[in-house]
Amino acid sequence: MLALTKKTSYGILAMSYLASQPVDRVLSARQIAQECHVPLSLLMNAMKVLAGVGYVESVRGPRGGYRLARRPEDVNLADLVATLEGPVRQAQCLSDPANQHECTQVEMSRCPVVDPVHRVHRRLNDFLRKVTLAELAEGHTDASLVEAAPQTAALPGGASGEK
Amino acid sequence: MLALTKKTSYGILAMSYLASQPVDRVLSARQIAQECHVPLSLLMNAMKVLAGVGYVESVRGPRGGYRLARRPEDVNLADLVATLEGPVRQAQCLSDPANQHECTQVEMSRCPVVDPVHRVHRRLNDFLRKVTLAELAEGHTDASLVEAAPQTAALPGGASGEK
DNA sequence: CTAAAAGGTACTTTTCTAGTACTATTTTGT
DNA sequence: ACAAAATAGTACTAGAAAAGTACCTTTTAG
Repeated sequence: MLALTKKTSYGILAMSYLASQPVDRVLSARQIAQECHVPLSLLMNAMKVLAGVGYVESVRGPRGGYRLARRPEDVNLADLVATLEGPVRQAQCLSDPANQHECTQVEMSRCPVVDPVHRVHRRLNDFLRKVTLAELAEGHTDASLVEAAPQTAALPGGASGEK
Repeated sequence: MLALTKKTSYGILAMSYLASQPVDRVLSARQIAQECHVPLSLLMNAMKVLAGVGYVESVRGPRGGYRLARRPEDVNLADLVATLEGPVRQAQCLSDPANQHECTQVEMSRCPVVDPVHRVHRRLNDFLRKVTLAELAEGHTDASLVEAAPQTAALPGGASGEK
């Protein structure tokens, strides 16, 4: 329900993992996939996009890999998601039937229409813009701590009777 | 990019429109569809779900329709979206490969895992929970004001070279 | 009784996601 | 310098979900 796609998730996870490493360290997609427990092929797909836009720097050849190209504080989720998820279907104008174009972020922020759906998207975007990679990576120093997590909060019973 | 589905959008739009009406006023799906410029059939689909859960009250027969069953202040987006979008694919645990179940909201809020993707979903949910229908409906007193909107902020040039 | 409106069911089409296979490029080792 | 190996990058395919359509049933005011 309004969840990030796998590709986006992998991308964020990889970025966050890279952020937790020494800046000069070059990590191959294979390494990242292993450490983060995500399928390699899909991760490569995400890394390609991230490298193309300039979020990460790619080093080719043997001993190649990826390296963060920006400071984690300078990466916000709104841009990251927009990059990975593609600029597809950005909150069509429901209000104006004759003008069903796809609103860019710039348009959205200036749109005079008070359509509630538009409002949600705007607020959502504003919210994501405030979340930085640095915040997400905080505490994510190493993926190995995941193994240590005891998973005590499993609660098999659904607890809340939703649908 | 992380946008609401059409069904959800229609649902929110309808709820918001109902919120702007006198409480006793019963509006048919047809009326709402016309006023809000959304396809009738899809809107009926959304209204059905909303009525089933109890967000709106339905009145059958001629002159029937829908009426808001809750105070707009008591409706938050997180629940509304969860209702309309279904409980599908709620932020799978990426961190633990052996435990790829779908986390409920309860689990999510107690999850000890520091996986950044999980974090995003949690924060997203917290954010949506704070947004109420009352806030969205504010200023949406009548759909007719949409016609009056001059759409001056068209800006054809994409501005930012995303893709 | 009739018409209007909700409620329900089922289906088709379209789009997006997830995953796989393949190609191109660079560096290391001989 | 050349070949081999490792890696990034590209392209493609199948499956699932969303969007939209259509039809039929139930209810009830007039």
